[in-house]
Amino acid sequence: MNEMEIFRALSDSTRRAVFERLASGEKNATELREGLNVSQPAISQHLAILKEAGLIRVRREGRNANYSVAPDGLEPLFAWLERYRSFWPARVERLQHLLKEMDQ
Amino acid sequence: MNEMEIFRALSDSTRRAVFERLASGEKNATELREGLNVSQPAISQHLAILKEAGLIRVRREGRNANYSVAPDGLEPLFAWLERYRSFWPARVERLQHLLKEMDQ
DNA sequence: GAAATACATAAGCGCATGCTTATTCAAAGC
DNA sequence: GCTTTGAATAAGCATGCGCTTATGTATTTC
Repeated sequence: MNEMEIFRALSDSTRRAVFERLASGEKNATELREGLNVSQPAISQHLAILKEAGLIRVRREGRNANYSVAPDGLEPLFAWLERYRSFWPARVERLQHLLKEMDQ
Repeated sequence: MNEMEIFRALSDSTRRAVFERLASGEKNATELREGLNVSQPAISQHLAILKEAGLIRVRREGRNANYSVAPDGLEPLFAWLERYRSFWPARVERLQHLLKEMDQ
């Protein structure tokens, strides 16, 4: 189940840090490693998990692996959250209400 | 960090099932256990983790422990998600745009 | 084509995690 | 008061996870 993979993928702080870095644009594995105090294989493994969860994607270019945030990769997370809309924070609930009005 | 706790708490399918059950209203530990194929201590441990993550709360009544979804317990999740607004699914992005217009 | 570079995979290790059974504790029922 | 019930805690165990070093595999560079 993809839903579970997303939660697990994001439950690790190093992976969230990697994901955060990708938010500013495409980066290769070496660039993503900079600053993070982990080995090269560790980054490679984290990237594999994020990719498996559908959160990022790779574009291979020669010997480089360029990673980027997968479009709509967070979609399953929102799909899950929608099931608990009645427990959303007030400001989000206000948004939801607005949308319904707009759709009518 | 609470953010991490939420992701970890929700990364387990049994805990998500418990949370899902609570969405329909307050339930005690025994009721939450029904159907789920785990021991009583297991449920108790899962509930402790969900509570620690701020997702649920307890109301003790005699020897019963009545659990319910914590109001705004998902707030940290939304706070995290907001940092990646540019990667939100299109339908959510539309909502965000609406809110900004309203606030002005 | 040999060396260097970028990355992935393999193997192994320590620790966290989720589970169980056993026990404890408090409230209810008789 | 003793038993039963609801729930938490303790202890122990198997498995999962994140990390490391070592090795493999392309691609680039000279």
